[in-house]
Order: sequence, then C-alpha cells, then structure tokens
Amino acid sequence: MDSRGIAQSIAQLARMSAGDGHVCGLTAAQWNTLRFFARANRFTRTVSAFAEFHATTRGTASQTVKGLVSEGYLTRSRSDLDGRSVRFDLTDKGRSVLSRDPLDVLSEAIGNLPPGIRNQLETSLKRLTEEVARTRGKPCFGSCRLCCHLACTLRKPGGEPAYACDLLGQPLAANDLDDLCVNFETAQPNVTPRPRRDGKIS
Amino acid sequence: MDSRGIAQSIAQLARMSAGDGHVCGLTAAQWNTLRFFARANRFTRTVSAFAEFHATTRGTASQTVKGLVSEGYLTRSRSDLDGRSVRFDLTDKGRSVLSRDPLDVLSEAIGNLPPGIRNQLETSLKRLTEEVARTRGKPCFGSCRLCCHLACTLRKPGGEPAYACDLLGQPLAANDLDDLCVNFETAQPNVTPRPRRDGKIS
DNA sequence: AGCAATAGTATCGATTCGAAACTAATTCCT
DNA sequence: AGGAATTAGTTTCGAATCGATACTATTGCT
Repeated sequence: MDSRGIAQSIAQLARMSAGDGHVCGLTAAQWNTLRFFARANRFTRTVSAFAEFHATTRGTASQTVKGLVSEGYLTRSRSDLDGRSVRFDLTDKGRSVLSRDPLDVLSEAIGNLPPGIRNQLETSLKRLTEEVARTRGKPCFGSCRLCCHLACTLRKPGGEPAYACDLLGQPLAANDLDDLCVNFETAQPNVTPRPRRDGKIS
Repeated sequence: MDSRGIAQSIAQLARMSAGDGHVCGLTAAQWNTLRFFARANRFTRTVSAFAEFHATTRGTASQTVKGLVSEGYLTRSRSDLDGRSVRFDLTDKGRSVLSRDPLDVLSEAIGNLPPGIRNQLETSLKRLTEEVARTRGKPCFGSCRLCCHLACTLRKPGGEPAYACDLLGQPLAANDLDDLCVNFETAQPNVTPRPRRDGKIS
C-alpha cells in the first residue's frame, strides 16, 4: 500500500473508532472535549488550548465547553494568575462517563498489540504528529516528560526530585508530567524552536 | 504512554491532517467522499458502501454525493446488474482536485518514514482496523489482493492470470485488485466468516 | 496613559448530521 | 407464481456544529 493509502487508513481508523456519536447522550464533539480535559495539565485546560488542539475556532470550542459545564461534566473557574483566563476541570460525573468512552474499543485493540509493536507504533505516531504539526505551523501537544522546558532539580542527593516548567516558571507535581501541554516543545538538539508568545515569565 | 494515549494520538493525527476543511472550496466531508470514490472498486462506489465506510447514515451520504455530482466532481450512473443500485465515478475534475488533497501532508510525512518502519506501521494499522471492525460488527474495507473471495485462474501455463471475485461472480481487472471493496474478508485460516447477505450469486 | 495582543463569549448564517418516511427494485419464503 | 421482507437510494425536518465576525475584559508594552 502506498503512503496515501496508509494516511487514509489512519483517518478511517479514527472515524470508525470515534463511535457513531451519541453514546451516553454525548456527541462526538463532546467526547473529544472530555478526552482533552481529562489529559491536559492545568495550564492547558482552557478554551483556547482546546480550540487549537481540536483544530477549530475559539467560538466553537467555547460553545461546546459551555454545554458540558451546564450538563455537569466540567466546572468553570477563573485563573488567579491571569484575570482573562478561565480553567475548566472534569467533575466526577465527567470522569465517570469517560469510563464508557467509545474510543476504548481502539484503546483495547492497541492494548492487545505486542509491547514491542505498540512502542514502535507510538514512536511512529509521535514522529508523524510532529512532522504534520511542523508543516502546519501548529503546536504539537506533548507531555512534559519529553519537553525541553522541563526543569528538574534534585534538592538533596538521593531525595525526591522537584520539577518545574521553565517556560511558565511554575512548579510541576510528579503526576503532572504525563499530561498534555500546549507549550510542549520536543527536547532535542539541533532544532530551532519556533517563535512563540511567552508565558507568564518576566 | 498508555494505550488510551496512543488511541487519542491517532484521533488527533487524523483531525490535524484532515485540514481546516474548506481547501479548494471543498468541505471536510466532501474531501472524504472524493477520497473514497477514488479508491473504491466498481462494486463499492455506491452510496451505501460509502455511508458504511464513513460511519454515517445513507441519508447524509446521499446528500454529500449529490452535492459533488452537481458540482461536477462525480458522475451518476445506474447499475445494469441491479436496478436499485447507482454507481458514482470520479470525473477528471474530481481526479485533478485530489492532487491538492490536504491529507497529503500526512501522506508525505508517512513517505518520509524509513521503509521498514512504514511497513510495520501499515501492518499495525491493518490489524487495529480489523480488530475494531470486528468488535463493531462492521466490514473492514480491504483490497481484493488479500481477500478470501479472490479467485485466480491461469488460462495457460506462463500466460496472464485471470482474476475474479468469488462472492460476486464478476471478473476483476488486474488494476482492480488494489482498490477498496466493501465485501473484503481477510484471507486467513481459522477465522469464521461473519454472516452476510450474499451478493449477486445464484 | 495609550495601544496592541490575548482569553473568552455571543451571535448569525451555512453546513452537516441523524432519524424517519418514502419509492422502487430485488430477494426470500411458501 | 405471489406476497412479505429486504435492500438501494432519496427526501425532508429538526438539532447540532462550525466558521466568521463582533464584542468585553484583562494584560503587556512603550
């Protein structure tokens, strides 16, 4: 099969797995939104970040989020650091409905792959995502663990390491490190970082 | 990353690559439709097959196809074999616009993968597609070449082989063998074929 | 203080979608 | 052969989605 065929099979796999929509009374857009807010770190659980992730406009994203708030799947709270910013968090109801995520049929199929194959798949997908994001000029949403902005300091030898985000100047808990972040940038030499508006650093 | 993360990255890759819609004046749904009719064999270029492939209803599929016909990307012709059936074919205009397919950014990224990695990716995707299709009870749309219904007869030793579809009882040209087919069934032992309504055989 | 950029919201029109009703052709069953 | 059930495709309607645009409020820069 040629590259185009493989590209289409990725698209079809995503379409097929996304479900027929309307599972548990949620639309496809709402499922995507919940998945995003379940995986994004606290700097990233915003309307703007979700809009960029979901390749839509802020207006559309705002509407979808508003619907989920009014139905009790998300809570809305203003940011202390930035008066413009609003953060959205999953409620217990939101978390519990995600246990019936229609995308799980794909997750399970992936879980059935042999570990080596699965790792290879993950690596390939990461590479493809980065490459497409680069040609599109869009951010690529990785986790802190592989991000060039992750700062790790060891208080004392043999003790617990402390993490922080270099870009935002904010501390990171150990279980924040695997969550998605808008500000992700691959930790890798010989890559000129794309221009970006800075965070709350000054 | 866990299986769920990989599943989501497949979904995100598809979303990101599908483009912001509206490229060349075509919507995302229209692009998907053109891609399908460009890859499907003549038994499969129908509204019903496309609806199943695209995980939508026949009504929606019919509307999208109707729009593409009226804009000159597809032609509509009734089937000789089945008076109910209608076949749609790409026009030259349809073929030419596909050369600017926004999905090509992903195709190119895939083309940049090392051949071994690309083959591994293709294999994994095929396996995942089959597994998801099986749990969903949906057909999986493969090409004749790997289909259990492909019949190959050799007229005379050393001559050109002749192909046919066992299920439909129809001859297949050599360049039909790589196209998508609704009736695809993996050629593989120890698999009980799922129940299906038969084709035009009798 | 003044201006530009950013985060989020609201509104409007076009498109899309799913569900259901409908026509016509075919197949199944007896 | 004849009638019921199935299948292919279309149409219509209402809800949801989306993109574009305008708007408010906050922040950053000078």
